[in-house]
Amino acid sequence: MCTNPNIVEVASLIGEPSRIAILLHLLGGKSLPASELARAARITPQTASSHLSKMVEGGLLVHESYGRHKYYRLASAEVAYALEALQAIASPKPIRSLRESDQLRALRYARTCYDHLAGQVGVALTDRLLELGLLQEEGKDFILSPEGKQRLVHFGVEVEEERKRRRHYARQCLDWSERRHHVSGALGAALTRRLFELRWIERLEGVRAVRVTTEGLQGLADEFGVVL
Amino acid sequence: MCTNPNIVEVASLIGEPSRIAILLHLLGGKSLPASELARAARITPQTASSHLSKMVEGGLLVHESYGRHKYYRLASAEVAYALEALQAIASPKPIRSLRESDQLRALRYARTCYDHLAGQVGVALTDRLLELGLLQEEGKDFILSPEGKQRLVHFGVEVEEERKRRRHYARQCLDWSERRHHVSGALGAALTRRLFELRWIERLEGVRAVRVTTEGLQGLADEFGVVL
DNA sequence: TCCACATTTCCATTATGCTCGAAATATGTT
DNA sequence: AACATATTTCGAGCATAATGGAAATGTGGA
Repeated sequence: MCTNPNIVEVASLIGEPSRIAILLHLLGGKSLPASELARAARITPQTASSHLSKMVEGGLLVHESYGRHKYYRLASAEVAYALEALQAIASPKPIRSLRESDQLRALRYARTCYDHLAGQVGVALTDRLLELGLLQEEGKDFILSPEGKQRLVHFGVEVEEERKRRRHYARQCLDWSERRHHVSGALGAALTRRLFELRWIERLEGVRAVRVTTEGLQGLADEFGVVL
Repeated sequence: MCTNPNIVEVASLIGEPSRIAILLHLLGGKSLPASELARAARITPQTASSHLSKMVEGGLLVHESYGRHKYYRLASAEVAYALEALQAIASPKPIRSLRESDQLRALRYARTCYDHLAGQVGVALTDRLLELGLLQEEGKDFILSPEGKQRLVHFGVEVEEERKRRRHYARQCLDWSERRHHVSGALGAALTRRLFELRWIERLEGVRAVRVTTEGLQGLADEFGVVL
């Protein structure tokens, strides 16, 4: 076959345990230094360095240097979508250990996907925004209604800040665990940043899973009527 | 990392040249016997057999036996989506040879994606159906309007036939070459079958690309106002 | 029953590439 | 200038798995 030799490169880059570990770690959305990625994948810095340069070469990652540190992040939202699409195939399979089961349950409940909120909580919040008419579906995107804009500005989300950028403003992102959409793009990211700011959600140590705090539970119910 | 060991298996299955060749061949949507897949990937039947059983084991393919032949096809639309998502990362890269360039151009113009029409032609047709109000976007799906139903029934598409099935009826499928949506799901498949029936489109030998016949060019323009 | 063909199993060869120790390079700190 | 830390380069060892020859199995036809 000779359609697109590149897809082989991309897929074989993803199809390696250490590199998957790195990619899934970066799917949390943050830029992370090589050393931390090495630790996450449980490999030595030498090995990680080799993997990282291959993934940059292959278009999966980009990096920025700050002094002696080098921060890596996913090259684009497309990479995140591809990873999620692979998870969508991979997830229906049976679960092995109880330990994994707990981790998976936590991921399904709430996690960051690239830079926005996903999982049951992400989908539930998106659903409420739609029900309240603050958001409307339009093709593969969402649009923010005038009331939605007002309401989110009042809530402290930098609604306009990101609109200038090239990036999709409010994209529909398919949730692999819920198999429904949640808000992605610049708006999804800004909203999620605000939830972290308010400490309604907190990152769990070392994993992509996210915890909803008691204030968050209360706040989401009061502010948006989200029931979890 | 230990989130989902399965994604490693799935991705490493995809990340192998011969297997990609087989998967891309099956992305055309047909069920094909092992021998033809071996030929497509330019490997011996022994090797193909090994790859095929691994991919069945890994949940990428399913097979049915008819006599001494064994027909393989993609296990689900999710597999097709994942492959398209990988292409979306892989495609922006430069093209090497003129030969490839021609093949790529043909693919971009019109191809089958799993079992429905994709590429410029697929997107253009979908656009016209939307403009004519026969189809409407709704979230990640399309809905067929009453006029749309009437019009497509008249055109010979088995609109209701497939509706009973579990499958998505009219899904929006992201086109990696056009980066826009086209009609997928049962309706997309039924519509595409009708286009083959009318010989408005024809499969090209051995590739996923599809040719629009002269009758097809005329027909699409007359019936739907599609300009290509 | 015999033959043709599709597919699979077994096996040895071979190539690819992951891995990490050692050492080099680069940057920041004291 | 000396040292600590982050990252990369080089090289050798090692494991995995893709590959196809040989032969077995399964199915259909004469």
